[in-house]
Amino acid sequence: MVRVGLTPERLTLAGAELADEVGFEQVTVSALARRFDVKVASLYSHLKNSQELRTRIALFALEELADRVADALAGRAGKDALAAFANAYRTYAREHPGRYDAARLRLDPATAAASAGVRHAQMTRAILRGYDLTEPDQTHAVRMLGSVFHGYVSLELAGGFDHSKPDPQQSWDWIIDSLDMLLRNRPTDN
Amino acid sequence: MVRVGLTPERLTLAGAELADEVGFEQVTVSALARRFDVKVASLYSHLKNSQELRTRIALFALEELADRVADALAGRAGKDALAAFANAYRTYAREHPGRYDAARLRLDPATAAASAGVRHAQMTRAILRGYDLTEPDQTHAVRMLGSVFHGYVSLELAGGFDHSKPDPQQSWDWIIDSLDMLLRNRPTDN
DNA sequence: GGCATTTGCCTAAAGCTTTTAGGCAAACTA
DNA sequence: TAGTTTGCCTAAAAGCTTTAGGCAAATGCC
Repeated sequence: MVRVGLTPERLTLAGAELADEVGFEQVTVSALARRFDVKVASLYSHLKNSQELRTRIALFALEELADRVADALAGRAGKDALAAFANAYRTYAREHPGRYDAARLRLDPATAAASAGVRHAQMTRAILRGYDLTEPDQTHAVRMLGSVFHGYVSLELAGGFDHSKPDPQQSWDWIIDSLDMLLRNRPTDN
Repeated sequence: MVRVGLTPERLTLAGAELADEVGFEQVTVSALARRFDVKVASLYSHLKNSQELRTRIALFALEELADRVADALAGRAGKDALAAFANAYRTYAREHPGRYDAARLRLDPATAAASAGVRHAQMTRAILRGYDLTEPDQTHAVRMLGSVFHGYVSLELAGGFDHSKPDPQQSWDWIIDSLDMLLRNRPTDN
């Protein structure tokens, strides 16, 4: 009975890898046990239940994505920052589709508040400092940016733009240009 | 052994209702059988497998949503049409969260091509006729509108805007205003 | 180093979902 | 009314989740 050295952290990482390979939906405690060549029940010493596994993967992905975005934003401002932010997002989703899906898992409010989701919101606001927006416009803009990026990336990931021209990259660039223009020119709401 | 009168259509509708009640993820052949007070195996005379059930619910939701959008668009143009389109989308998602989720199910290309998803794309293009866009800008704009609406609605549905001010309705209106402004003023890409 | 405790993975088992196979009776069809 | 089709049934296998209890490896203490 050799000990494999399971920990919640190793399970989470392996779960994230599994998600990228087979899809977040297909990540099960059983599949993970097979991957470690260990009996299923053994994982329950490290995980409360399968929901906890999913939640952990989600939190891990949020954190990892936030780190990447933070890197991408470093030293940039204005449209440059906007594009870097958007591209970090899209690149992550393309490199790690399962983790990206995981990051969209609905978390309970307490968990969400303690997650890297908070950093995402802060970084979005940071980008908007390069534009001349005051509240409540800034919040509206935060929500719009989140919606566009999330929406585009998930439609693209779902194959929504497959086999259709023009190249999704062009639309992506066009959208970033548009948002920049919009944020620079939009009259204040009153 | 009373015959309940199961058909693929009744099962699909009941599945859609179930999705709204308990979430699309929780729609199982077993749960559906319980709802009809019938043994699980009986459903397999009407459904090839559980994937077919999910696909049918997705197609049903796409169709229903397209009908609503078509109604909303009737007789409208320009920003009026844009707002009607957006609101039909959001209203459907709020009234039928499970069906809306279902409509986002990834379909295989052939099924997608034969689905009401095609009508959705056509209607989006119809709205853009009220703005002065030529290809490829029009396609970029179709993708952007789809992304924003889908993204906003799914973030809102996932509780992303809960307990945060301002009211999501205000952001929604602000976003529609912004998109209208953008589509009216954006310089042609070249 | 030897011994006790803790920890990690195991077997066993129950409950749920999916899916297939084969059967019987109800409902059409002539 | 007899024959055929159809609809729901029982039975059963296979996979996932989760709990309970056990034994052996690792850890800590004298």
